[in-house]
Parts: sequence; structure tokens; C-alpha cells
Amino acid sequence: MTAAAPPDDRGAREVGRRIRSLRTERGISLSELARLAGVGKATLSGLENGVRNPRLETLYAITAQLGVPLTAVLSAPEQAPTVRGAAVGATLLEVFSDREATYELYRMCVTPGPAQLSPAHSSGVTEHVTVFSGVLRAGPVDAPLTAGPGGYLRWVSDVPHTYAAVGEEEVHASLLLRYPRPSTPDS
Amino acid sequence: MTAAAPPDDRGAREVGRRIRSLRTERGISLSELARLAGVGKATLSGLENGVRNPRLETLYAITAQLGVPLTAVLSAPEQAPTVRGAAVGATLLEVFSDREATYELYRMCVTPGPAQLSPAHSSGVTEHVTVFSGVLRAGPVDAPLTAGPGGYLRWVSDVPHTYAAVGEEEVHASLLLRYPRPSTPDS
DNA sequence: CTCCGCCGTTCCGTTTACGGAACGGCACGG
DNA sequence: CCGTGCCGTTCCGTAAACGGAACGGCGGAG
Repeated sequence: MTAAAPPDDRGAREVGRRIRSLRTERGISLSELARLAGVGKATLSGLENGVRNPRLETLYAITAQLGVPLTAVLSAPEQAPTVRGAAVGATLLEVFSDREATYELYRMCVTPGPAQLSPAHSSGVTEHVTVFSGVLRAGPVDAPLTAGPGGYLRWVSDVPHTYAAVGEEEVHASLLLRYPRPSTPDS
Repeated sequence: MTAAAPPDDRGAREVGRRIRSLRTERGISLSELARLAGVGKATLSGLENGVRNPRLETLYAITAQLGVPLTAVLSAPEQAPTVRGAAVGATLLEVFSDREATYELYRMCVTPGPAQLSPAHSSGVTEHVTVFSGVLRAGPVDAPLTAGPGGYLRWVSDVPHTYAAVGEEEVHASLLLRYPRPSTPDS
């Protein structure tokens, strides 16, 4: 693109930092990840340091090898450890549900404490969570995501998943359950 | 990468289809989107047809212009279900309001038609809108923003602002009004 | 019917991400 | 003390995405 660094580059740099973070978390070297992902060491090095503008294919190869979805390195807010507390509480208040039951909207409140577990839903169900206050860690049990105020999480909920408040503050969020559309081809 | 098409290429093709879908939904031409996003027509054409492997920077430029987060074209499951309501215009349903009145949460539904106008609120009030389905154009009357499913808009609402549904589909969103309060203002 | 404007695709020279190899740095063992 | 091995970075030729321009197709105006 233009010679002057566009603001989008900040996003690319963020991606690099998250990939390095995920890699070091797993205790594997740059060389090894590059080999596993089938990319050059130069590519991975340049990507992690934010001096390259990776192709989509490259990102796929690397994130797949790290075992995380592409969105994990593109939009994850900030890393936060899973907090285990003493008090318990996750309450749901149904807000809206259309008659065809294609989606349901809930008001969610999670108090600090141990993670709340939820079993797998029927195939194809997607969960959308919008956080309004507090920091929420939620998603599939093996790869939960983190979001702060204004943050947005989404995952396919046909696997067991968890909800946990990170930090001392209660989490207020909206939860949207979307069911696969039965029929009605439209648009 | 290797000569043989890796399975990840399917993801890239999906991205192209979603971008074309989002573009045609908005009724803008390939040439125009390319110009707005600051990329070449050849780039956008090849991307939409899945014959190119775009750089991250390119995707940022295009999705930003479409008013959707990058994740919307990378992992969006399928088109949002179309839910037809009876009411015309914009309806608000209060969902939550804390006792100190620092913020209020609404469920919002905007039907296709002329834009809804809202006068200025008291100084310092911020509006947060999270779109769940449809495409919403909202914000200050002189500079409205656009967001699709999963999109998020925010502006300081001490100026007159508008809401309008883009396209044929109803817009479902959550609306958060935050009043000035010395507690944890996000960035 | 012809001209004109805009559409999306294709051609082409330039820019740049790509992988392989070479490099310096550090820890360990002979 | 100096090899040996692995680390992450840098160099470099190649492959491919990039933007600009040219192309054919289509619909409306004259």
C-alpha cells in the first residue's frame, strides 16, 4: 500500500505479538513452529516482529499449527489468566426470542469465581457474547477467549464451553444464541 | 506455499465470497469499493473470485470500508436469520439499568425505511451499539458509521444522531447508553 | 444505430512476502 | 579451551500479490 505506515499496520503488529505469545506459551521454538507449519523461519520471524505483512494463507498455516482459530490472533483483546475464586454465580435473563426460535438473546451476569461450565448444544448453534462491563473469559473449554468492555466473542457451541469473570469486577454481557436457519432461502 | 492446493485455500475462497456478498448487499460496485478502500480493482476482483491469496493489510482495508470486523469475513458462519417484525421504524426495549443510572442497555430493532433521528443527549453520554443481524448505519448525522452482524459502533451522543437499516433486512442490535461517571471508562 | 459511461475482468511492470541458506549468539559437553 | 547444537535474525533469489491501464460487455442517451 502507501509508503507511509498505514494505521492498519498496528493490527498486523498485534497479530505478530499474539503469535509469539501463543508460541512461547507452548514452549516451542520459532524454528520448530516454522517447520511444523511448513513456512520459512524468515517468514515466521518477520511476522512475529511485525516487519512483514503476512498473506492469509500464511496465517492459516501458523494458527492451525498452534491449534487456535484465526480470529484468536486477529481480535483477541488482551491476554488474561484464568482466575479461580471462591464465590459462584452466573445468571441468565431471557431478553428476546423470536417465534421461529432461530435465536435467543440473554442478559448475562457473571460474578467472580470458578468458571461456569455449559455442555455442548445441538450442532450448528453459535454463541455471541457482547461484554458491556468487566472482563469475561469464555468459549470452548480447551480454547476460551477473553473480552473486556465493548468486546465481542463468538464460537460454535456444539462443544462444552465455560464462562468466567476475570478480575474482581462483575461481568455484564449480552448473550445471543443463534440456531441454524431451518429453511426460507432469502436475500 | 506448496504447489498442491492446501485445504486452507478453501478458507480464502470463502473470504472472497463473503466480501462479495457484503459488497453487493450494500449495493456498491467493485470499482467503487476498490477506490474507497484504496486498493486496485484487480486486487479486489481477484480476491472476491478466490484466485489471490490476500495480504492481511489488504483485508483490513477492505473490511474497514465495509464497516465489518475482520472476523466477519474470516469466520462468519452463515447469513443471519431474517426475522420480520410488524412495527415500522425503530423500537427500543429497555433491558437493564443500574441504580446509579450510569448506563442503560436496550434491545433495538430498526426496520428498513427512512432514517430515525434522535436529538442530542446531555454532555458526555456515549452510545455503544452492537449489531446482531442486518446492517446498521448510525451515528452523528454528519458522519454516520456502518456495521454488519457482529459489528460494534460507538460515538459521543451529545450531538443529533440517526439510525437507519441498510438493505432489505431488519436490524437487531443492542444499544448501551453510558453516562459520564468516573468509573472505568474504556479507551 | 452509434456514442458514452460504468461495470467486472485481464494484462503487465513493480513491489514485496516467500523459503533456503548463511550468520552471530548462547549453552552445554568433551 | 574449542567444537557442537539449537536458537532467532538477516541475506538473497524467486514467486506471487499489488496497482494502473487496457479490454470486452452491457445499458441508457442522443
